[in-house]
Amino acid sequence: MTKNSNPEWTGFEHLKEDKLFPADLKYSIKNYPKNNLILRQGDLCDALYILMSGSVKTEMITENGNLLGIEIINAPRPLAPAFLFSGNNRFPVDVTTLEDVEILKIPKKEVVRLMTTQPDFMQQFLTHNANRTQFLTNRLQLLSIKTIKGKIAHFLLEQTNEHGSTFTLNRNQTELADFFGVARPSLARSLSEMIQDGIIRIDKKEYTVLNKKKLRDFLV
Amino acid sequence: MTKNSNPEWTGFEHLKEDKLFPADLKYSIKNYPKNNLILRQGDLCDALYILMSGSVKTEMITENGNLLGIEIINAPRPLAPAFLFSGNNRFPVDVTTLEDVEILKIPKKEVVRLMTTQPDFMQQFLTHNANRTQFLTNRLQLLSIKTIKGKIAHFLLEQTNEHGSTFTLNRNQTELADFFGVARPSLARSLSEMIQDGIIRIDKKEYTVLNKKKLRDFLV
DNA sequence: TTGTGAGTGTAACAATTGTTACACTTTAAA
DNA sequence: TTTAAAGTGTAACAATTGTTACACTCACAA
Repeated sequence: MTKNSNPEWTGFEHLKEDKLFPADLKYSIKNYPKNNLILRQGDLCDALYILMSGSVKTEMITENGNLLGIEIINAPRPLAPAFLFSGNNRFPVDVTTLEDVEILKIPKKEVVRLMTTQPDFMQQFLTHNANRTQFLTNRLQLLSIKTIKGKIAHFLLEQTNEHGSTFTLNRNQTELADFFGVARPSLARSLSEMIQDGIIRIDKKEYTVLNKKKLRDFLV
Repeated sequence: MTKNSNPEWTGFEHLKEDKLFPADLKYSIKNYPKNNLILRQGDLCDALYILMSGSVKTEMITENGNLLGIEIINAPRPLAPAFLFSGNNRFPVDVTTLEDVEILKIPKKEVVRLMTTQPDFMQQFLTHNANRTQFLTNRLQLLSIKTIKGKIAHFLLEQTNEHGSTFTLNRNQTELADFFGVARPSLARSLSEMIQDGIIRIDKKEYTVLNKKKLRDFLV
């Protein structure tokens, strides 16, 4: 198994390492090749899926057929665990593999058992779901900003708050446009205007904020 | 206590009625008058707040200062319980009372204790949070539809799927516009065009879908 | 009854974004 | 190194939405 690198979800590994994992736990492991649509928006979600190795991307298809990119998930992490307990337990997104992946599948009943017998597991589950909710709330906030420059500003300020004023973006412009839910040329236009105005600088994938004050003005 | 009318959250009441509620549980009860901002977006969230009676509305203020109406909450229901366990545990929304309300506050530590000792409570907590996540996902989907008529179509189809082709809307046009995240006159324009085209009919607060097929065309 | 405010309909115009198209640059594979 | 594909910059124009303003209806309280 990949060494855990994601502080969000350490519970499962922890259980295994400490031999707290029940010997009679029912589960299955599946492998999928690269670039494969493995879970579809609307699919029944009656088991906990944990991405053990590799990476996937999730994307939501809006009813008008557009893509609204959501996020890239690296192992180890569970996939949409919250929906396991929702009323109509269906997947909210499409899940596509980015590399070869290994996925652990634990039936819902077994998850319930784990939850009640392993406090550590439960804590991790709760924290993870809480963070997911927060992620969605952030996403909601970003989408609710109506202007493209506003979205850019929000995004850049978020990225640079902790890492100084320069950071490396691991998305291309098309993906960023999808993330914002706008058209690619529109995003490019806004970006180049902001460069022209000396607010930001872009060198390949390296983004630099030159004027945080002006950036914040787009959020007024 | 108000008789439970919300199937989403019955756990707490259940505990009380069955005397499964620990006698030494630490909690406090607070009362607030009508039209009061009681929890602010960004406030620290270190306890579980349960709305015991009355109703509140939650709304998110985007960084550009616009309101993005979220929802109206009727007792009994917890307020943003997911955030209790999130990384930076802060409230994602403003909470304003719509009537006099009574709020039960249980410290996080006590919630953890309840969770591990009361399987019923835990199940309710999980299900509730799952449904919240689903709600947010729906909201995200609505916001990601770019055209106003698309949003209207999505909304109307959702409302009429279960209740026939007529339903009563308990929001005015301004609130609906906020819900969609668009300007009020723009919404009015789109609505009147759809009326003109014989797709819908509006009589005061009564909305009727006359042509579901044409409505679906807006989602292509 | 009358007046006041909330809610709605609508028009003219401004601003923003989307669409389409194409040239250019960079990347990575052959 | 060459070549194809992916990614980016940008322009003209179309389409949609926002802004502002004002008239009108309706409910309800004085």
